Amino acid sequence: MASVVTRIAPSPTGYMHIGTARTALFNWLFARSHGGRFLLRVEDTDRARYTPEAVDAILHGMRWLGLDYDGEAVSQFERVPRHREVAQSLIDNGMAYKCFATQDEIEAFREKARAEGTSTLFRSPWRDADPSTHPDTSFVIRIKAPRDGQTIVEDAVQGRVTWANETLDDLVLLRSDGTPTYMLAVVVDDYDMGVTHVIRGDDHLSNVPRQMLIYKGMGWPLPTYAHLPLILGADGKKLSKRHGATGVEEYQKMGYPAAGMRNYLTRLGWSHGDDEFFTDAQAKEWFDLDGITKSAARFDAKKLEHLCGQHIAASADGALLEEISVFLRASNGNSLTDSQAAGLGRALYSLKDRAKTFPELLEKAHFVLASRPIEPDDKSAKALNSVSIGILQDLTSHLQNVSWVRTDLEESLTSFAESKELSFGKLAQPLRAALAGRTVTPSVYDMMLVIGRDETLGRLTDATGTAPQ
RNA sequence: GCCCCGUUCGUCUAUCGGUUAGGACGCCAGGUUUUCAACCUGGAAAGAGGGGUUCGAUUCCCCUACGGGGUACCA
Repeated sequence: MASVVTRIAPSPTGYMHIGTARTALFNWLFARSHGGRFLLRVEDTDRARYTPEAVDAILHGMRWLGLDYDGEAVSQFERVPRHREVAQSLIDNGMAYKCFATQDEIEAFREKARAEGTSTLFRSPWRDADPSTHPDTSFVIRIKAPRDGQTIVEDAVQGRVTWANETLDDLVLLRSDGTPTYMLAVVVDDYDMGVTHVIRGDDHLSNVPRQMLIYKGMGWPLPTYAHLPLILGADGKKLSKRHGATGVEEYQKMGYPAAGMRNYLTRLGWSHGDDEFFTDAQAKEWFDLDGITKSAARFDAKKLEHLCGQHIAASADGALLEEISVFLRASNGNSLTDSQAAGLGRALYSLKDRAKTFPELLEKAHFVLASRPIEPDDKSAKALNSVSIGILQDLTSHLQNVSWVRTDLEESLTSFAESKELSFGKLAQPLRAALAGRTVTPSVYDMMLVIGRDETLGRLTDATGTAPQ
């Protein structure tokens, strides 16, 4: 089997849409799982909308999601001369023709057809005109679509799809200003880049019979097509801004781990038996076109969150620490000091399965990130009243001679609570407030072990206003 | 209007003619419990409607309804 080549061909719109990200992901997965190449081509032919920043947004999204592409990103715009060359070949071999009908003429025809309820399909009178009759005015180049028979495509996802050729129009290849249309550009670029599998959104499905004409006209072999169902918002409508975040960058900013995002997006519209949580290695091993669903899927933020929590919990500490640092730098430009990073590293074991996002994890890590004196937030300040401060003072003395290992700490705190006739919660809440300045934290034992004896006693002293004994 | 695609619990999905229609998220109840989270046990929850084909249809075919996409000198 010839080696696989896939591509993602986004237009630079200023951000990377979730749908684009999933299409990229599927192409990447398919290429990687088949030992093939995954290419990136930027469809930047619309110069009115083009900006370098918009291209950066795509590259950024790809990088965050870990979708590494092979070779350099291709600019479609730079390939315009080649597109023109192909259009000319098509004229030369009789597969295309110059059409001198003006846009006004065509529009008038369509309006009339709509009013009369007849077909709006424009049939150019220039299709078989003798070149000697050509006027000296501007023209477009159209392909000659067949007018009888049918066109059949075997789509790897949608199955066999058939069109009656009489419903096909002579699409424009080159506009009157000499620029190529999208239809021409994709086909030429895909062919030149050696793309074997065109995996894209199913909003392109009806472009297939028209694009096939160009392949046929040039005598090029057809790629395998796989048209992915679209991703919809939670209400089943087309995913748009009013559904919340539609760009991958927003999810990055909200602190979702990329691995969770990949897992969720992969599973949305593709399945492998009952497998829900999987690693990249497993995804690459399992992914195939026949696991792709045919129907549109709704985006479910809850499930994304759940998977993200699972991935955080399953991360190796070093990798997780690195990812959190990257997140912090990207989100507010802050970075951890060496001692904060070291502390966070020691605390991760107690944090990992309590958070679904990085901000959530960081909030619970406050006890190890903050330094003395610990500023209590409003809620924990309330937990530090005169009664509980008295208890903590006694606890401070009680802890003086305890050896700093989990079993002894547990035994010590439990017996202390019993001696004071306190439920453990009544002791833990103020202790949490004193140690972390927060009411939501890992277990008090984990905190005491992570920050150590001296720091623990110091924070207790700060909170109770007693000098160390 | 015309063309194309789709339709299994609320959501993502399994099933490739015979199943008590399975799993996951979410939800509910219980357990664990030191806050948050995690975890454990149990529960409610689905084949759009109508015709066929077949001994037997979620599964194959047709119609309808609904949803989506396309119908450009946009991509």
